[in-house]
Amino acid sequence: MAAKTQIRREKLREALLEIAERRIAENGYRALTARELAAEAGCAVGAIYNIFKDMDALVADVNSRTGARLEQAVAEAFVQTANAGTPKGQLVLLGRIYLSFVVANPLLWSAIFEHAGRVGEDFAARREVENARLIGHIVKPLRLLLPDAGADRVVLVARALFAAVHGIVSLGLQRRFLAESPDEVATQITFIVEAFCDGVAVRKG
Amino acid sequence: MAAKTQIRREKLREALLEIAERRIAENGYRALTARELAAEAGCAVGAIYNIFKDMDALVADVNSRTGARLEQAVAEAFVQTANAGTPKGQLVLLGRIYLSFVVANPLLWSAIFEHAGRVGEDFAARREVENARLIGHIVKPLRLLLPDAGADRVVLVARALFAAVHGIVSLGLQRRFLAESPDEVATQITFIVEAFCDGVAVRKG
DNA sequence: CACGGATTTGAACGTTGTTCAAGTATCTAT
DNA sequence: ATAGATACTTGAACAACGTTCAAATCCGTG
Repeated sequence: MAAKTQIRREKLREALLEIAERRIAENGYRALTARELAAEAGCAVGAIYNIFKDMDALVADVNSRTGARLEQAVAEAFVQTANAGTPKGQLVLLGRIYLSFVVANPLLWSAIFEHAGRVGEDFAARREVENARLIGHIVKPLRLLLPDAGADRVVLVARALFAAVHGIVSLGLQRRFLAESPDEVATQITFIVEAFCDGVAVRKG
Repeated sequence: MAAKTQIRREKLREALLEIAERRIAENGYRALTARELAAEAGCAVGAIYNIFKDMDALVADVNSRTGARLEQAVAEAFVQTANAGTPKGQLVLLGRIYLSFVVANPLLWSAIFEHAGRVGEDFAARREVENARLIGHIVKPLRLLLPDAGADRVVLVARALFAAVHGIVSLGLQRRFLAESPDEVATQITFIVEAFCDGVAVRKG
């Protein structure tokens, strides 16, 4: 085998992902071109295709990293209060953490969803796994709110709640769609999540 | 002036929008190319640019039409039950109408949001107006639910509720993101909206 | 009918992602 | 250490894209 080759490939792979991530964060994934990427990495354009099937696969890997960073941010910030607040407070906190990550990384985060339609079946499956982890954080406090519900139903509700918060963040971020400041978006998240929790509590009783 | 010219331009404009709309509905807006569009319309590629500033402007116009059709569908289906059901039932109905439109026109609807980042300031402003109409349908039943809230607050909540439903539909539609059938998505919408309404009602009392 | 300005045309331009024959580096065997 | 074989990298070339603009065409008018 070619040991030196494998090491070089690994280094280049890392460099390409690093550069692509920075460029996407600065200018969006649409502005990422193979030639510029190769030029900054100091390699030939063809070298990209030795490592990644195509540019879409590269962007999908960057998106995977972004998803992991998001999940990590949620996990870290959440353990601090996991055993403290009420389920309602925990769910609101989760939503706010999600929002703050998106505000801090708008273009990287956008890339995940804007690029979603361009990836193959395998990449989509991988992202589903990544998302399950994110949903897992919501499931825990939700179980306390829905003690009588089955596991499947809790997951379904968790997904719905995640999607709802995602929608508020998503439209809130798009300038001019629902013109709002991050503060207003945070207010909306709080309102929806709290109302949801109160509504669920009513039905329980 | 050239009367014949203006008529021809108007006819071509309509034909281009019609063709573009059908092609987007069939293959997504990314598959729409200037050359194919011109070929099917029986005109030169340059002719497109006599009528639209660029391809983005053309897609923006198609999206505008789609938005109008959506608003119309909501309005039509809603008048039938506006004076009948409870505010809660009306809001759930709104969400389901939204979902059914999206299921019927997935690619046209996706184009609105996937293309959002590519349009100029003026187009974005126009869409904000279009969206205000959609929000207006939510505001009416919401006022009954929040009789003590100011108009601004009701609009803010209406936007949040719309965004929440939008998020559920949006992620629900993306295959593999949160793998779900349209039925499951409908269940999620019902659950979120009802819980929201119940929660709001609790706080009122 | 012929003239002149407005309008339409499509070849050409600059970029894009992607490929693959040719060149270069690496490993093995003597 | 060297030669041969194998694997890898390279960047010019390709097809397709949106967009432009000199040239051709059409239209209303004197």
